[in-house]
Amino acid sequence: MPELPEVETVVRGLQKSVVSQQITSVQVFRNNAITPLSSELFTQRLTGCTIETVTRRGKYLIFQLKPQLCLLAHLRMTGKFIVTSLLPQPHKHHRVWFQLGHQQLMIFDDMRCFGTLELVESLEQAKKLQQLGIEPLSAKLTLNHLKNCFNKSSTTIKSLLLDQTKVAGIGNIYASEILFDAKISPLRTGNQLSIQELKNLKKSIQKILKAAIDKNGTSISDFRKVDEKTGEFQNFLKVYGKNELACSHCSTPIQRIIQQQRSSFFCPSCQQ
DNA sequence: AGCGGAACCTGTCGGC
DNA sequence: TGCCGACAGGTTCCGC
Repeated sequence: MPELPEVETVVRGLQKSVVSQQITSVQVFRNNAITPLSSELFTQRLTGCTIETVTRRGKYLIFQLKPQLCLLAHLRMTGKFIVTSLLPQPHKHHRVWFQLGHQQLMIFDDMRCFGTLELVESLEQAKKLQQLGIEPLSAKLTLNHLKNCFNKSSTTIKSLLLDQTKVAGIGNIYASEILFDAKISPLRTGNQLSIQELKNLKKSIQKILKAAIDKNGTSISDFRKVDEKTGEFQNFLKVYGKNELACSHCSTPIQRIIQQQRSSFFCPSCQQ
């Protein structure tokens, strides 16, 4: 599911509801995606810790705990964090319950079980985070960076945008939306792009991601904020999922093609 | 270096 | 109604 704007939305929700709370107990319902794999060890290490900060890097959520410990979460396709003050019955998609204080429960819910929860001693130790490319909404997204990452490659620009080691956080929906906004065909290769096109791409990456964060992300099927409300950006999508519908700019039917076994949507007339 | 394909799981939807 | 295939926002591993 979630790409950078959705993860950012979740992080903001968690910052309001779980920071400075103490984890009083942990219950693991299904442990195939947790590290350490042993539920007992996972539970034991977290119990008693206080959540100091919740932040994001790429599509990872980072819980910094005290005493010194980090919980890295990746939602993959269907992962969710839900915070509630009610005491629900365990649902079959609930993977882990984190009891916070005496009043609140933070639920990690994941229908498809692709999501991961990993305990690491410190962020420096988290290899996955070290491998990530730059944050697209930071000052590090420069024309030079895009030139270095994209302009020497014969891979398609669609694939390059999905490559988390270059720019971190863009997924399949926003890759299509960004390329439409920049008027670049997903079939072009990195080394075919002109400097002007790279400039447009940089602008579109930031514009689309910021707009999606403003709308609390996209809820195509099951993305939900921490309070279980949907995001609204799906109402602003221009090409994703619009196969055969008229392009909002020129009325040409939007095309769907498969690249890297994943759908790309684009306007064959506007995007060259 | 970089590609395609499969795998990890479960659910939904559309066609017949 | 029921079965079957296609598809789903992500990542990783394997073989070429």
